[in-house]
Amino acid sequence: MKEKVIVTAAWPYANANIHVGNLTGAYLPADIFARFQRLSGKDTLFVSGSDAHGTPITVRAEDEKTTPEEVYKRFHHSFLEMQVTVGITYDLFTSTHCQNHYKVSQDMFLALLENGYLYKATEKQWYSTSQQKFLPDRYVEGTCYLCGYNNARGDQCDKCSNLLDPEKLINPHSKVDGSTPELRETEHYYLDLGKLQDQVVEFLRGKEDYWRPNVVRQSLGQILTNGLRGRPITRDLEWGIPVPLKDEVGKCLYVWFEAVIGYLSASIEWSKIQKDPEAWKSWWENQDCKSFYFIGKDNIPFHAIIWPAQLIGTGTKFGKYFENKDNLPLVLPYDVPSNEFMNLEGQKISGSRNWAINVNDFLERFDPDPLRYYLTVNMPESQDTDWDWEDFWKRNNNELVATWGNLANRMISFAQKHWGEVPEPGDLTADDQALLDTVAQGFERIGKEYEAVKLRSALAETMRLATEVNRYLDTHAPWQLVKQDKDAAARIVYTALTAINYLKILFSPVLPFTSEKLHKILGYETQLFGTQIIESISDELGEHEVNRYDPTLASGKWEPTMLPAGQKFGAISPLFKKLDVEIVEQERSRLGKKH
RNA sequence: GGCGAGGUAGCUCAGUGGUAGAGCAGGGGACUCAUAAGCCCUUGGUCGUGAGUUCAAAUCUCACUCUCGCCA
Repeated sequence: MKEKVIVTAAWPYANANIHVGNLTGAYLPADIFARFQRLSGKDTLFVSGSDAHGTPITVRAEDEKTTPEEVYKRFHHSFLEMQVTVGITYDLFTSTHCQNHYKVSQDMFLALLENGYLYKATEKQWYSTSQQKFLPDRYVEGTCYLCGYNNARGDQCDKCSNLLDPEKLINPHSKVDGSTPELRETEHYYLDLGKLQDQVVEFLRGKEDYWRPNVVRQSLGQILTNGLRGRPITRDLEWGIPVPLKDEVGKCLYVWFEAVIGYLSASIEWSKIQKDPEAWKSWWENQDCKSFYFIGKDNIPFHAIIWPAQLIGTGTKFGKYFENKDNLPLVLPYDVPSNEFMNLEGQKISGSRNWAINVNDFLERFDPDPLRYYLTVNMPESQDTDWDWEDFWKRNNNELVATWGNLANRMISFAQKHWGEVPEPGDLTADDQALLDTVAQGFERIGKEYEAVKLRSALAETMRLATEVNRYLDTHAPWQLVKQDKDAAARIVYTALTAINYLKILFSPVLPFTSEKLHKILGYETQLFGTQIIESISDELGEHEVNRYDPTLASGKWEPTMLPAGQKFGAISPLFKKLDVEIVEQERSRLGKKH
């Protein structure tokens, strides 16, 4: 059986636009990694979806006088468009608001319940007598008894950032109708993390040698100091997944509990779409399958502690509820490569202050590969980094255009002018072979960097190889040779073109669009990658749009391929556009303004 | 307050015991196929501060200091 790899990216909350920080934090590294794994011939399953439930969406819906479903669908749709334009090739990007996810989440709840990892406890929540329902904490406002701030939330003051005791809140009132709510007792289910603590610690200890220290060290430190405590996994809500028990009316699963289950449910949904409903098991019930969860650092506790705890607690009982027979143990995360944050021009990114670069907006003015390049070269893998427009402009012009794009363009134009096709090389000299060997060795060297999820380092090494080819050309100067010894020039040009053909693949995880374009320019009629499809799926809950990746036409392989002599070029044009320095100030002046 | 990450060239960042690195920016040069791109040479750092371990520390230990995140 081929090696199996699960790649996931954090589920974006369908209540905000996606900015470059979100992209470089999780979705882009996941895509680069997934593309690399596919090129390497692994059976790769790359899934995610929109997190559609929860209070922030219902709050927005009420503000906009519409329904939560409308709100989620609007943002969800814009996510799908973004993914196609910037090339995030999910095998399936779905939504938590679909029947499949409802069932998978409910079944996992029941499995945890049966295994004794859930318990019930009573807590006090705000209750609106006028609406006759419980109010989420952020629906209640009042005056902070610590600092006197007037618009403190029910559970926390945004001004002094202290957690508040609801009983002490001064003048509490409902944000919906201004009425005064009262505190009432309500019962909720808790995930018994304390009971799972030893197993989670054991799991994390096994990761200390290769997980990024910000993920594993912090998680372990936190647990060993404070211990794990139960966390409520249900809420008194309408917009969400109902608790699957008859006498629990009006209660839903808490979003943090059900959203992570999406990794499993999306894999199952993907299998159904493939008309091979058991397919997910060869990933999830396979202990040799490596799963990589790409997230931003805000998500570390959920993926390093809580999701493993959920999987451990579920044991073999998920299958009992899902299909009436026990499942094999579900595979725990192999790695959780969490990125730090990307700032913007020295300040923290903030959607509400419009101190952000919205990805869809960016793509109306620039191409996707320069974005992918800049975000990768500057990816916050080990510490926070900064998006700087001048730096973007320089790197585009100096690195993408000058080093890589120009290398391809100068040689292909030269070959076209003198031979009109890929020239016949004759016997290569030791020098020629040495260059090809150097670049070919990149497949192993750079491949190892990708395997270790060191994307920055992989890209830097790839660019270094492009520089090697530029150096080779300057040393051998075929533009001089062609005047005296055209055969020798042909040999040099062929060697350079073949090296460029290797580089096309080496660059392709990060720069898929321009590699695809170069593939055509070099005269190939196949395509390197598959096709992304947006389609609508219906079930008992209604319709939900998904994004899928169809790999049928993908022919790219992570290996050096000789270029056939005599092959005719496609339409020749530069791979990248040189940008005018004016964009720096133009783009900077957009920041912080409402539009 | 506790836990954790980070403080390395003007800028953005690599580098976990053995004579300080890359890209960009700055200076000089030869070439001309190419989006005036590419190539060669070069200026530039007491690796946050102080102490310790070691034959040897940016790299290990301790203290201090600044930045950021998580938790309470």
